Parts: sequence; C-alpha cells; structure tokens
Amino acid sequence: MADGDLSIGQVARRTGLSVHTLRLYERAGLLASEVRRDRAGRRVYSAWDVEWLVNCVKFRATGMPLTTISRLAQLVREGSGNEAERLTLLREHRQHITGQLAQLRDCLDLVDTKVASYERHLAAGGTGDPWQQEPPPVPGAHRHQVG
Amino acid sequence: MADGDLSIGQVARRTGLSVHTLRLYERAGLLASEVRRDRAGRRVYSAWDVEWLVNCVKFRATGMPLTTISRLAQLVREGSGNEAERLTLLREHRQHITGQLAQLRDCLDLVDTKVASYERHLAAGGTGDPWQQEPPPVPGAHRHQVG
DNA sequence: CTAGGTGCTAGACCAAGGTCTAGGTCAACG
DNA sequence: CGTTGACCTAGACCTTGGTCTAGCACCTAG
Repeated sequence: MADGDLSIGQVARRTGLSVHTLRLYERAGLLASEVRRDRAGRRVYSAWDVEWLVNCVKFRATGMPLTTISRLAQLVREGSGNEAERLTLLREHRQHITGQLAQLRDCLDLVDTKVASYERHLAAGGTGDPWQQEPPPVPGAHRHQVG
Repeated sequence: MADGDLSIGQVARRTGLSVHTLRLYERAGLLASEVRRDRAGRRVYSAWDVEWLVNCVKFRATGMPLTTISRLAQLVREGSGNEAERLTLLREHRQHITGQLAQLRDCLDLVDTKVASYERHLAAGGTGDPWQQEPPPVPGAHRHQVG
C-alpha cells in the first residue's frame, strides 16, 4: 500500500461524502480509475483517486449530473485520443457555471433590495413599505412592489 | 378583468414555468395571494401575481426549496407584523447564495485550468499533459495532475 | 477466543420537484 | 351545431441523488 492510500472511511472524511455515496459514485462510474482492493476485498483509494473525487464534489456542487461526470470519467479512463470531447464537456459545464453565476447575482440583487427595505422598515418601527402584503386590492391602483 | 390579468397559459409563457408547475406551486402554497378565478373557474393572475412568481423562479433557481418559498408566501399573506421573520428568511437565503457563489467560483477556477490545459494540449497536436489519464501507475512517481 | 470497529454486497427506501394522464367543462369559431 | 383549444381536478408516475438495512467477512486488541 503506497503511503497516500486511504480506506473508504478516510476518503469519506476527506471529501465530505458518506461511504454510501462513495460506493454509489463508484457503481455509477464516476471514478476515472478502478479502485484497488486489499486482500479482504476492501477498497483502497490512492491520493489520485481522492483528488479526482474532490473534483467530482466540485462538479456536483455546481450542478453537473452524475451521468456527465461518469462520461468524463470514462473518457479519462479510456486514455488519450478523446481530449477534444473532454474539452467540450468542460466548456459546456463552464457555460453552465457562468449561467448560474448570473442567476445568483440576479437573485442576490433581489434579496439585497428586499433585505434593505425590511431593515429600513423595522428600523422605522414598522412604518414603511417593505413587501407589499396584498395584491393590489384596489383595481386602478397600479405601481405595487412585489419583492 | 383588470388590464394586467393573465390566464395560466400566458403566465406560463412569461415565467418559463409549465402550467402544470404553476398549479403545483399554487397547491404547494407558493403564492402570496389567492389566485382569482373567472366564472368558469379558470385562474386569473394579476400582474402582481406574475411579479411574485418571477421572484419565486429566481428563488428556485438559486436553490430555495418550495417549502421555504411557501413559508415566505404565508408570511406575506398574513400581512404586517412578521417582517422580522421574513427578514430572517431572506438573510438565510442570502447566505446560501453567497456560499453558492463561492463554490461556483472555485469550480470555475478548476474548469478554466483544465480547459486551458486541454487547449494547450490540442494546439500542440496532442503533446502535453492535460488530464492525466491513469492513476500513478508507477508507485513512487508522485506529483500527478488530476484535474 | 471474542468483541468492536470497519468494510463488503444487494437491494429497499426516501424526498424533492416536476411531469403527465384521464375525464370533464367551457367558450368561441366556422 | 360541432369541434377545437384552453382550462379544470385528482392523482399517478418519473428522475435524481442519496440514504439505510440486512446479513456477512475481516482484523485487531484485550
């Protein structure tokens, strides 16, 4: 066993995944290299496996589906010759990330506006116009605030 | 019917939600005001409802669960007096958003590094060291690149 | 030897968030 | 009048991504 080798429990602690999830990921083909086993059949993860898993966690955290990670892992497993396809996958995910960033910033704007307005409202002792509670109860009265 | 009123189909087109989802949201209590009905029992959305739904879409896109939106809607429905709780909900979601932003930026770094390395690799006609395909095949050979 | 901790597999279970179907109403168009 | 299109409800169904259980195998320490 090389010095970087870890048991599944250790990998779980290092990656933040549960051992159940680690096994699920393996079954789902997310690992770019076959996980070794010791004589008792227990998984032995290399430092490289762990680095890969950490990247998987980042991909997951940013919405990459298991199937896509699996596809990427497969390409890596297959070795040289498919770099263009890996690049495509990565570029697609990059797109996805920037889209999400935009949405998050958009929602952050909304939330900040609302938070500021509620803070003003509360500081003013309940006076003000935070989030209008009712839909325009008076037809003809336009210009309402929803957020 | 006020001039801003819309049918469910029109709201679906404007919000990007399906009519199924709109009905689901209503059942789940996401709407901050009771949706009116015409004499035939069909939903009539006000402009205010649509604005609210657009905000819901933003919340959903940034990971707010339906139950939380429902809670917020309930507070708004109940009217003044619970502004502090609304503020809490919003602040919590703000936290969530900034956390997600950090994760996205982290993953964006990773992806950018990988993309650049693959581009270099492909430009060099296949030479280089993009994403190491194999886990360290030679024990003792440290310093591998996983991503 | 035996108990505790950790691991194994197979497979059931679960929650969230949609999505779709069946069977029916209504209104407007030609 | 009949048919087309949008709408209604109730409820089944589906996918994703985990999470947990049962029943068993090791291994190490006491």
